Amino acid sequence: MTVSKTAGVEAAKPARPPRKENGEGPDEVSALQLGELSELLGYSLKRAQLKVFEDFLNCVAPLQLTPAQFSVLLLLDRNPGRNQTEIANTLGILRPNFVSMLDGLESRDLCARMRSTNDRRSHILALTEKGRAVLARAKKLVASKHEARLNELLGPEGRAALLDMLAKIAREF
Amino acid sequence: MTVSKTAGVEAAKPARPPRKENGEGPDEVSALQLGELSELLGYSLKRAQLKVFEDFLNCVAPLQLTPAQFSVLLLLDRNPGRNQTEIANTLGILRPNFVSMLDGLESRDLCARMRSTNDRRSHILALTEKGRAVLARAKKLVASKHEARLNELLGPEGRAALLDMLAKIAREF
DNA sequence: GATAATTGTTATCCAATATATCAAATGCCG
DNA sequence: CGGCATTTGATATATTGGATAACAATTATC
Repeated sequence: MTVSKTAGVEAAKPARPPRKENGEGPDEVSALQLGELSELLGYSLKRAQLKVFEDFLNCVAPLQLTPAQFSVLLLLDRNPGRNQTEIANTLGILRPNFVSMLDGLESRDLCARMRSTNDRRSHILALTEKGRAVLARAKKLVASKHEARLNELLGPEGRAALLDMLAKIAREF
Repeated sequence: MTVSKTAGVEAAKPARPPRKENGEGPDEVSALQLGELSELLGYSLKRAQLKVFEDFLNCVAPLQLTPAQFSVLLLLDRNPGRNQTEIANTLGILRPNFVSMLDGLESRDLCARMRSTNDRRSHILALTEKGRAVLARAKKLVASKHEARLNELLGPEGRAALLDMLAKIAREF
């Protein structure tokens, strides 16, 4: 995203510049007042989440992995021998939606479904060689580019405190 | 959500209880290992955001307001005389999507569009009487039920620290 | 006055999320 | 054993949020 827009073919008419260089400064007319909005935790939470996901996508772009896909690969690596329902439930993904997600990963040869010998209903999920390799590269990108940047912004202790509180909310709220 | 499921009409067959009371304990087979996932800020961020939005919806359910709608009302109250583009931009909503959102609020008589006298292209947005009343009630519900619960979970200082870091991420990341 | 830009709008499109339903397989209990 | 409920993966489908393209009306700019 934020890539092409209308700048496709007939990009030959910057006759008059758009009057707004839109460099960095306040682009709005006079900067609206957020008011109580800045005290709404959910608002900042959502805004921050969008930013973090966007940065994640950028950092791991060469591997073409979304946050959700990355989380699946991580879980498969750490939990061998599990079936689709178990992995999906752990990630809060509904089973029907997890099917097409796995189709995508499997078609890229990042993971594989194998029929269980015990329970022939279920599919045991496993990373492929390529899946392990991609995951390893992704981990490095995330650590060196993504999480490093967050560390820089918040400081190690700030980042840890943030993570604790978020996990607590996700767990106990 | 999480309301009815299949328990609609023919809810007369608890012949054998589902074998899992599903009270509170670890429902999963043996609790998967999250591994590096618990260190991924984006993961906890998303999970926490979902929980917070869900609670917001519950708390403000009697008024039938989503977080996004609430944020619009807040912004309109604090920034009179603005047009659709300005409000939408401030909230990170794309103008085309903001149209139907406003249609919803306007059809419920919570806000109104008025053609500007200066610029007859733009619609000046304003809360109606009912809009102000609903916003006032919503604020009370959010403060007493929603944010109060977060305060209880994190403590006032924790909540403030969390808000600061989230705002910083949303602003500078 | 001609051309570009802006505003609100419509029409789409895509992704994420949610429910209902199904066939195959398994568990349970008399 | 035999029947019934449950589970698993899958399909179809609906809803929602978010994104782009295009348009008419209006305004800005040269």
